[in-house]
Amino acid sequence: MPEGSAVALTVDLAVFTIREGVFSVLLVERGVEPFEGAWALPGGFVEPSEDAESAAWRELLEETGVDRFEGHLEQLRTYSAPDRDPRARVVSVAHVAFAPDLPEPSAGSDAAGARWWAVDDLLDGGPDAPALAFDHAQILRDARERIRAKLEYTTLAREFVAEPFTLPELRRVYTAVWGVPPDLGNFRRKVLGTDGFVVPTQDRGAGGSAGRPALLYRRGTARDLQPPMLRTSTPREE
Amino acid sequence: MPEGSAVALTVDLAVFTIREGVFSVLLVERGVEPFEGAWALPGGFVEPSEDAESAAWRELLEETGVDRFEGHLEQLRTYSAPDRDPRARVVSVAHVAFAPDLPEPSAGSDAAGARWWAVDDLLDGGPDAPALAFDHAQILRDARERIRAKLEYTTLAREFVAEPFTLPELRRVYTAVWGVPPDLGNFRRKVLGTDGFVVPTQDRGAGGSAGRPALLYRRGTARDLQPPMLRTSTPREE
DNA sequence: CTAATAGTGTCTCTGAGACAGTATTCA
DNA sequence: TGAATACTGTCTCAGAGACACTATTAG
Repeated sequence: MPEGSAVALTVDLAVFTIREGVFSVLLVERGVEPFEGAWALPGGFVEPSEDAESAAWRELLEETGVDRFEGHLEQLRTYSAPDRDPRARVVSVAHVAFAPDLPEPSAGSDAAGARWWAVDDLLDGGPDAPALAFDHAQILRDARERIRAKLEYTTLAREFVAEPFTLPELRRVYTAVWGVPPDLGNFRRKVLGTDGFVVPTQDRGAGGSAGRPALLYRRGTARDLQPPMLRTSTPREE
Repeated sequence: MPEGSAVALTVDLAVFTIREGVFSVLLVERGVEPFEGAWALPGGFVEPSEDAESAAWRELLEETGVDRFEGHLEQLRTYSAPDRDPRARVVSVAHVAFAPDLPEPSAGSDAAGARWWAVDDLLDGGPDAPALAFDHAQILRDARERIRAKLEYTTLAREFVAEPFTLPELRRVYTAVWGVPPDLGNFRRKVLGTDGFVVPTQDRGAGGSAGRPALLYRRGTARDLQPPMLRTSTPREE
């Protein structure tokens, strides 16, 4: 085996959730060099006994501090530019995770801090948006595009809400991720007309605020949306 | 840097083409252990100075023996099961490549032979179909699914034909990959009605065989198909 | 009552599905 | 001429887009 092909293998995670209607991603403040003090995606080295996805799950639980993770995790793509880490050859298998509203995280061993950030502020240059370490801005951009696209042709939006949920809650997921709300009537027609997208319960949501309480639903088993629910105006990216 | 996270990094390639109407993939016969004598996807180690995609392009040119590659190459996904290579920890970044009909390949340095195989025979257990080395059957299956899906919502089929091409040639790409021909009239309406899918030339194809010569086209610049061209559910006689 | 939120109805128009027909070439 | 291949026309219907309307709650 050629000595020259040896690399250090890591996973990086773009963990998304919707917090108070805002599409958010978890970042950690690096406590070690390189990029000490900068914000980065959580991640870590892949152990000899695990594959990349197992490592991603392990890091996810460590970083978010929740033991029963209700969401979804999938591989995004691998980033392998020779100079992406200034110290040595480090190749990262990036993953994307989606979850219902998660609690504030606690810093891990290598992190000085951890918090949720508004994704669109980070990527589109909002105020106070820090530059990200390594190539993590590119990873985050790719991850956002993956999610925006998957909301179109899958039922993935369900993974962002805790059961039971209302249709307005589910619609707010699309609004937060796409930046524009899908038309109310068309959205309901699509969700309720797609067999297995949601399953009705007999209950109504608690009417905490003014207005009519919404009906509650659970996740169905359908995974694909055919034909897709297209975003109305979010620009597509490469 | 933890010693335990060091891995050998390779790329594997699923190189597809259409040969005489058959959706085909390039395999090499391994000339070294492990799996000596078995058939496998072409690939090799990533050099210290290159990223995975560069390594994939390099291997592609080495294996196919063409210096001007007219097709398309993209990352598929990364395979990292700890025991996927019996010798050591080897992680592979798999790629997919599409090309117009390529010549018969010549064996590389580590390969005893190289040839094209019918994809569906390999994956669906055709006669004389060999078992593939490593996890390459799974990689090939994922690659085929990627291509089938991308034909639906992109103009990728163009990468399988050399310029200039006819619409019947382009239609045969869909037929070969999907196993079912798209409806003739609907196919033409979609291709010609999608701005930038193909660009007409003033020429007609040489009428080598009986029948009316087809008009010739070149590739346009459009990359997405919106709405997608979906596989027909009901096969129709050719 | 009003404000606020949840939910329904319906008109229009694009475009896919199906399939029958016409055109142009070679032997 | 006939066989083979290329190309066109058109009817129907599902479903997205747009938007106006009704229903049910809290205060």
